[in-house]
Formats: sequence, structure tokens, C-alpha cells
Amino acid sequence: MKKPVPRISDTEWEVMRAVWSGHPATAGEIADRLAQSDPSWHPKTARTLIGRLVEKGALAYDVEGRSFLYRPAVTEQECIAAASESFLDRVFGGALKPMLAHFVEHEDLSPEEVKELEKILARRKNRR
Amino acid sequence: MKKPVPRISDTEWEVMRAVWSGHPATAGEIADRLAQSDPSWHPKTARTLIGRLVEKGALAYDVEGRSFLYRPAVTEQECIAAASESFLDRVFGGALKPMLAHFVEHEDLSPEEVKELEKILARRKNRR
DNA sequence: GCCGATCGCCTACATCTGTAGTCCGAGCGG
DNA sequence: CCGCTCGGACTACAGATGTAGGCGATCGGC
Repeated sequence: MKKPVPRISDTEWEVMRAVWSGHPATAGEIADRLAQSDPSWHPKTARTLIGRLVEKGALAYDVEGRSFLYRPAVTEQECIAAASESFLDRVFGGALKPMLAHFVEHEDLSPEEVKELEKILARRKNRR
Repeated sequence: MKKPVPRISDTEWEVMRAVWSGHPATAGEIADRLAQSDPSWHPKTARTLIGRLVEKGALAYDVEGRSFLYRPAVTEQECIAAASESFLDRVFGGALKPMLAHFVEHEDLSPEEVKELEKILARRKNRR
């Protein structure tokens, strides 16, 4: 019974993150959050996206009185896992290590972050 | 004069990887490589994609006699960097460490790979 | 109680994507 | 020589995406 996480497009991700960041939320609240992080968000656009996400089964809502309270229908973890999978396949042909190596080599990591990652790696070694 | 790497879609990535894996190459060769890794690739589809990639400026070609020899017009590194950036922003809101942590936690890494990553991290520490 | 601000629902529409098919000119096998 | 084949150019077409606008019911004020 694995619900296949629906495919979430770029802009839809922004909406999802707005919802995950605090729910339930009305469409207006969601639109406000989006506009806050990027003023070019038009409320109408937000609503359309919300509608599509509901259709796709990524969002659900409860009717409270006469307003709609939206909430995620899939967890952020599930979506992250799915998107990561697809990114990994697409860009690195599924090869995990080169991907991690790329990020470690080319992006900015503070020394503390490096240390934390080492810890995570160490934990992982023990686990197995 | 940074050429902005054109946006490469999912299937287009497969084509690009086929080209990066050995060029210059004729459309036929590219199609063959694709079909080899996934038999459901139709040659016509490959050609269409190649055409689009040329339009987008991701591929270029030289006319040799009467056949076309295609080659990448953008490097794999550039594309990887662009795609990674966008993935990172989209899914993790730009936060690198959580992203790396996610992959290390949830995906399969052989002990050897873990070791290599530790080495990369260590190198990185020294570098700075 | 009427008026404008909201809100959800439906509609619009240009692009981009995925997946091929058609057409035509140029060699290739007979 | 001649039809068959292969490659490139153009065409097709449905579904996803980004970005909104219009319509009708409602609710909060005045």
C-alpha cells in the first residue's frame, strides 16, 4: 500500500514547504507566507497551485465553517525521499557517492557542519 | 560572460549523459547508447530530444560530410552544478547539511564508500 | 440591509515535456 | 539505374506547468 508520492513541480514545492511550515492553514495564510519569502508571488497563483496539489493528493483540507483549512497529505520526508531519488538518478545516474562528493567539494560547509557530517558517517558505520 | 546553463529536463539529461559519455557522436550512436541502457528508447524520440538540446544550446554539432557529429556545448560539471543548486533550493530550501545528512542516513552506502567520504571530508578540512 | 472585500471554483493560455510520426533528399545494394 | 533505407527537418499532440483572470456566494462593516 505504498502511496506513490505525487510528482511535485518546482513551484509546487514552494507551496508545499509553506504548508509544512505550519498547518493547518488557510489559502490566504499560505499565499501570505509565499509572498513573504518572495514578493513576486501572486495570491491567485498560489491558489491555483494549492488546487492542483489537492487534486494530486499532496494536500488535503478540512472545511471549518466556510473556510478551508489545508494540511499536507504527504509528509515532507516522503517527498524529500522521492525528489532525492529522482534527482540522484537524473543527474548522477543513481550513483550516490559521486553525488555526495560533488556537494562536499563544491559547496560551502562550515567547519562545524563538516564535523557533524563526520559524526553522521561514523554513526552510520556503527549501525550497519 | 557566464553562459547560463539551459534548463535540462529529465529525459534530456539522459541524452546529455549519453553524449558526455563519448563525443563527438552521431545521432544514431547516441540513440543506440540510450537504447542500450533502456530499450524503451525510441530512436525518433532521441532525435527530437537532440534537436531540442541543440536549440537550447546544450549540444552543438559539426557537419562532417553529410552526417552530423554532435558534441556537448556545456560541460557536465556546469550542468551538475546548476541542477544541484536548483535541487538544493527546491527541496531543502538551500540548506546543504540537512541534504547531505538525508542522503547519508537514508540511502545505501557501502562501508568503502563511507570511508571514502570520510576522506573527502578530511581533505576538505585541511583545505580551508 | 447594501457594498465592497474575500474566497473557492472554473477558465485561459502560452510553454515545456514526452513521445512519436511524416516528408524528402541522398546514398547503397542489386 | 532504381527502389529502399537512413538521417535531418518539420509536424503532432496530449498532459504538465507557470501565471493569472472572471464569476458568483459570503461576510464583515457602515
